[in-house]
Amino acid sequence: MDRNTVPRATLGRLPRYLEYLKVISADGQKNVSATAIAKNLCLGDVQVRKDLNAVSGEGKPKVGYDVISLIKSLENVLGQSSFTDAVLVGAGKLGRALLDFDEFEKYGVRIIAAFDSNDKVIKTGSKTVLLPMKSFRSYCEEHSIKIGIITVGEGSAQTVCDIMTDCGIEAIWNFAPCRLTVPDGVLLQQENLALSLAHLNYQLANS
Amino acid sequence: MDRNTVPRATLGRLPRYLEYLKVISADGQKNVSATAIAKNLCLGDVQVRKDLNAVSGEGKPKVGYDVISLIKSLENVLGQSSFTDAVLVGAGKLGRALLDFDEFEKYGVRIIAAFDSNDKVIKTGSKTVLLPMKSFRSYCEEHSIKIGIITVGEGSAQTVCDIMTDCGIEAIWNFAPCRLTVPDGVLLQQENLALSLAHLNYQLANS
DNA sequence: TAGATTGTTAATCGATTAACAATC
DNA sequence: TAGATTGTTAATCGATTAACAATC
Repeated sequence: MDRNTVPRATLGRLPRYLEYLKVISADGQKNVSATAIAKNLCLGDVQVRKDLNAVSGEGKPKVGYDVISLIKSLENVLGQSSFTDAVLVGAGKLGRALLDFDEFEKYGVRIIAAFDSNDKVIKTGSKTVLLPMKSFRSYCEEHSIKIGIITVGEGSAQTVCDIMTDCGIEAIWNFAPCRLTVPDGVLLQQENLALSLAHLNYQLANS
Repeated sequence: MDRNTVPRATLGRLPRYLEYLKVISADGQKNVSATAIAKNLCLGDVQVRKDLNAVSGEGKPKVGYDVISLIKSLENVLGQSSFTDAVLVGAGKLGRALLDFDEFEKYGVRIIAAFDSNDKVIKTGSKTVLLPMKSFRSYCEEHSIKIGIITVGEGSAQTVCDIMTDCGIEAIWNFAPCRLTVPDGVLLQQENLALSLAHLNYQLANS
């Protein structure tokens, strides 16, 4: 079995398992069954078992999973044992909203710096460094940045993307509503924020 | 065939088709083949054909699709012929970023009002009305609002959700990182912004 | 007719879920 | 042993893509 592949959907549920396990661990509980987890999180028990299997595979019939070691496995897969640093370009409303968002840390990623071509961009209450675009390259090289987030407008997204890959960034998350071209070997995730709303609207209109 | 089901993934591609068709239509082109569309948008030709089929199904062998009627079909399915109004609760950074986002209109949805419990929330340059939470019910009833967007914190998301369903809202898009409970018959889309970044990080770490 | 183009059928893959076999 | 619980196998569904049949 390929231990190296946690499906995307599974990955999305892992922080919920982790949170629950920490609670019962604090209560002193040593073992837990997939059924119990499923019941608590309103999920199917088979799904929980499959998910946990992709992560650890240490369950024992009749006993369940060892809470402590499961927590460790989850933290490992989620990357919480070795955080990855990411940078963001485009400190507009969306960009600054992402800087405030706590969820990324649950998945082992920290946005440690934001860049904007406009030097006058308002420095908000966030703890992240806000830097001018001209220091982008040196910053990325110094911190060996591998992940870049694009929250600029459609017009400059490809330019920013090119700069990022040129500075050694290997994975890009793009919020601009346009397709980007990246060199071979660079990962690209295109975010389509509108799609969920579109889907809701469509379901509503056709029901 | 069930004409009433355009798959979610297909729906996401429709605005791209529409945009391209408008360009060639402005050039006076009467017909277009799926192959030509695919080539231009870097997609598979079979995929384009399946997508267009879900929308119109009026292609003719050797000729292709009628550009004008295809545009009309797309505008219809995308809901651009009768826009749906939506409201948003939580005028923080994320909420205000969404208010500025143009993409929703491509899918036939307009966010016409935003609400916040904090009366002092800064009125930004956006054209959308920004109102205090106390006028939420009357506004929704007056405008027969069916779609609500939640961009408040985890702590108040369920409360806002309850108010929404109580005011007749039938579809909810939730950005707060927590599961919501909705009455039967109410559609719920849970947004997990962190997942794409998590997935990138995971792929990067396991490659 | 010939060939371009459509639309359909079948294969594959990821995700979910039910049924079942294995095991402590 | 008996039964709770795990893990696997098979069915289903949505999405993508290749192969092919239909048609203008």
